[in-house]
Amino acid sequence: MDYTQVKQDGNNTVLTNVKNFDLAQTLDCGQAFRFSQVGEAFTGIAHGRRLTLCMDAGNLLLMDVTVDEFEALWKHYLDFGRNYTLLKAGYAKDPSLKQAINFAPGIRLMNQDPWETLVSFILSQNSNIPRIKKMIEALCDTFGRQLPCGGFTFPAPQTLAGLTEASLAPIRSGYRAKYIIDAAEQIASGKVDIPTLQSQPTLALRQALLGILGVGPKVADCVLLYGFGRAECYPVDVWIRRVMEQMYPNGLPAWLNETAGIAQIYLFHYIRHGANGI
DNA sequence: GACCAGGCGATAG
DNA sequence: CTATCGCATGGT
Repeated sequence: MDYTQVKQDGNNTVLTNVKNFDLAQTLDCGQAFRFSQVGEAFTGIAHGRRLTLCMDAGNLLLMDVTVDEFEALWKHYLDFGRNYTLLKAGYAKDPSLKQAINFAPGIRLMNQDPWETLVSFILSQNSNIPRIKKMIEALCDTFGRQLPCGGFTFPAPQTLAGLTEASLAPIRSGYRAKYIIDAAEQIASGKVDIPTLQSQPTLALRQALLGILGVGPKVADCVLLYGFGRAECYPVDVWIRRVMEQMYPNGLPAWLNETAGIAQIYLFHYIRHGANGI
């Protein structure tokens, strides 16, 4: 485990002696798009509510979260069921990966809502992270439910199904608008049923995702990795293409297989912010 | 102002 | 099957 104990402290839940976790590295490395830094804390909206996180002397504070809610939801969301000390020890056998981990040792995989992940990565195509965040924010502000604490939830598929491309104009998503509508209709109609897919093998799940307009191999792999917890999926975008050219001309080490996707997060972050002309 | 962005669908070879 | 091209729009 990457923490010693969980306890309630007033309205908050506290994880003590947290290892292998950095708020900025995990929440702002391009796997999630709805968190932002406010002072020392990070805050964002996920699973229909606001989540505010803060590190304090090695302890992680989850504001206004009960221990039960942590155990039921946020523990998995932040992948605290996985031992990253063990995982990273295995990765360190590879020199490039070792460097990437040393550059950002506090990255964890986030297990996010599949629908939100699907829409987010459909929007991500041929764009950049600042713009992706803006499109998603506009989508939520326009079609989400307003929360008392401020901000808007991610809109449900039923809300977006049946919209016209014109009505999505405030999102400024360009040609991606029709992709979002198709995704919403397929999910809302049950043609693509997320609960059913959760228990499907990765290959079958991937095929189902590829049947949605605007979902190709890269977006599908991101949804599988960040939305369905399929850690073996290794999304290859323009940045990871550079990783492959510069660090793995002969391909990824085969032994990565089951968790290649988590390795991908470290490598993605490293090639974008850390590697200076390797 | 050019070039590029967490790619994909359509079309042609 | 692989190779190009257009795409809406904004960040750098």
